[in-house]
Amino acid sequence: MREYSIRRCGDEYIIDNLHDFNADIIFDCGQCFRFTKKDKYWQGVSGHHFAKVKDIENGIILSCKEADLRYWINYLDLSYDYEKAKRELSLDSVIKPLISLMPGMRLLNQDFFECLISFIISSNNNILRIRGIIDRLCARYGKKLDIGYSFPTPNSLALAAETDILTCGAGYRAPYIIKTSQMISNGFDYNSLKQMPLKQAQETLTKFMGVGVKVADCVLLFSLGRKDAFPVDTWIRKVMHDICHERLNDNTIREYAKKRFGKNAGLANQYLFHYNRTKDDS
DNA sequence: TTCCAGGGTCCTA
DNA sequence: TAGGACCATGGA
Repeated sequence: MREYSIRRCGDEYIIDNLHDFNADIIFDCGQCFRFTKKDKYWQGVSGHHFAKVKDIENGIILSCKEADLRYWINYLDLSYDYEKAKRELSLDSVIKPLISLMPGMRLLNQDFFECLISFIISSNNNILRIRGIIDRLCARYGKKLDIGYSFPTPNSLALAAETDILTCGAGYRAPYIIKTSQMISNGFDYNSLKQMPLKQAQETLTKFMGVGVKVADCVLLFSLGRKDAFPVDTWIRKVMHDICHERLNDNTIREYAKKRFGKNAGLANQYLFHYNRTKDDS
């Protein structure tokens, strides 16, 4: 793995020799919902941290507070060896062309609670609406930052009235958001999920209201670095049907992905998901 | 007007 | 244990 370097330039950090990074793909591929593009910069909030990110030749410009630098380096997953993962996935005939089509795909390490609530909201929903609901929740229950709002704390959502969550557009997911926030605010050690067997981690997360195996897999993949997780949604079902030429149930799809993609299943999933969701756009 | 979206819960057989 | 009805919402 080639090592990147960081140098400060005024209020910004220039991260050089960073390959496998494409902000347009990373922030628009449906793994996070709080980044928008403005004047060539992707800007957004994670938890209570604000940042702007811009692609440059052989690297990125990261604009954030000095105290938040370590947070964003982890968030952007800069220490993971994507070169190696892509080399391994290139052996797969289906994924190989997708790697070329989507250079710089990367999996983020998002805030656990924010990711959990976001994907509870994602159930039977589309990305545009998910973004809107989260924005309204943040404006109502988050803290005002210099730019935007922080994501609400577990305690603030645990104490929220269901009718107020409904006005944010959450629909039938409103009680799930409140009950899960109450469970989290009573104490939950999410770090243990990083090491335990995938199935055990899924079972632990599905104890939260509004969390099934698919949402659990998204949380494991997009906030806890579990790159072996393979979320099965409507798009992935369609892809797997095309690949296997038969209708498979979700458990069979997960087992199939585990065998075919192994520890890189999550990255393969994101290539398949993003390609199939956007292939008719151009 | 109908379909669909990064699904989950609950009930029934 | 598996399968299906039902659940808000708004854009296409």
